[in-house]
Amino acid sequence: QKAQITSQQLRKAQLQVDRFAMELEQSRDLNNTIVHIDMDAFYAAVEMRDNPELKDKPIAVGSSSMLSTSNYHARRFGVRAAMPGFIAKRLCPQLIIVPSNFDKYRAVSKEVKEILADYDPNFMAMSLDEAYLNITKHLQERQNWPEDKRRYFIKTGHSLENDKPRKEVNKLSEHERSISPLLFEDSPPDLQPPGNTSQVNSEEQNNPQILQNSVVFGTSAEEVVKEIRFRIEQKTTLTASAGIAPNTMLAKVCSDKNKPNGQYQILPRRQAVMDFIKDLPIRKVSGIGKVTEKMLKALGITTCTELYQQRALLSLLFSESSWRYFLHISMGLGSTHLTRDGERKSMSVERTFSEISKAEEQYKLCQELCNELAQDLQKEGLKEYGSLVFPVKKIRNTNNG
DNA sequence: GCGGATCAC
DNA sequence: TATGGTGATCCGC
Repeated sequence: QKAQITSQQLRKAQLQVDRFAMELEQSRDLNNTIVHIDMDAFYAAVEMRDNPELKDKPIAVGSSSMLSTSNYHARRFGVRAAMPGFIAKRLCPQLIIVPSNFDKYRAVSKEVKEILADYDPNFMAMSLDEAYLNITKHLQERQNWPEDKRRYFIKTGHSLENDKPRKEVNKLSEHERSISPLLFEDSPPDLQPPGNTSQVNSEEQNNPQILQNSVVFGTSAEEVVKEIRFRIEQKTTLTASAGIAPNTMLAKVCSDKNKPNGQYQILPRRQAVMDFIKDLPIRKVSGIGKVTEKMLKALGITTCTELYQQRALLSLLFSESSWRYFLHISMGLGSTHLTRDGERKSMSVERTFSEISKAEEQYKLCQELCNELAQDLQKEGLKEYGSLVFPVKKIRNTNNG
């Protein structure tokens, strides 16, 4: 198809696409702070937490036919999510496959969601281990918060140690440090709120500021997300990664960048977005899968920059919604508001009932057909009939006589 | 409105 | 031995 496109067509397409791109650029919105939270190796992490025997071993959650996830130890052997367990065993014979406990994961997920709701009551959960938040409003309110409202007390990891007298954080053992690596990141201090060093131990000038057994988080987006991750870890003993950006598309890519147990922010400036996008492989973007990657690769497109450069060609080869979607990606654009959960995914009660009664009707017809067929088969001397599959359309036709 | 294809998890 | 299940969206018909 590409070979049949004339330079005349391409020039015309270029003008049209660029006009649309200009409109998009004008409506670029950098005023929202979107966060994507992603629990690290979630199911595997839960299983390791609850069974110390698994701590230092390569494990995966699932069955011999399908794995949901693996821990980072197992990933070093090439064991990945969506891989059959028996193949994973070939890559890593010591691999321990734990059957999934979805009720447990749901319960832990609920604990995490309770924390997330403090920062965005309308957050969007994509699954048990992933969610988008719009913390724009929280950030505004937070600017006036006193330090005490941003202070959290550190609980040490083991119940045995709770009886001992409290230690100062800077004297924690190596073991305790490993429980909460978040606190000891050597990231530069956040100097956002001036004058909040007043109560702080003079030896501890790092931020988050540590005063004995408590920690104070700042008022920037970066600090808010550190606080979220800290609270998740304190509550569940599990770590999360996060991305901060002006839209969901970018936030999602960011959360992958410093995984596991890390975070990354794209500052809300056009240039920061463009720098980030520049060499980004399109496959990293949610919505670009195996097939689309292959199609675009055939056109010599691998990165977002190349996607932008080929925008005119793409508008001639792909559907309207597809090339517009590609253009959004190549400009670093994405949605800045989270569609309320339930509005999009679920349907109305009335619709659900109508779907159910329709299904029941079809099921009855299917049963009748099976019985008729069984009788016919018996007449012809055939005694057995196995599972019979009827296309829905056939049933419909029968319904019409 | 349906079925196939693609995608996310 | 053995490679999932579900829901959403888009597209062509």
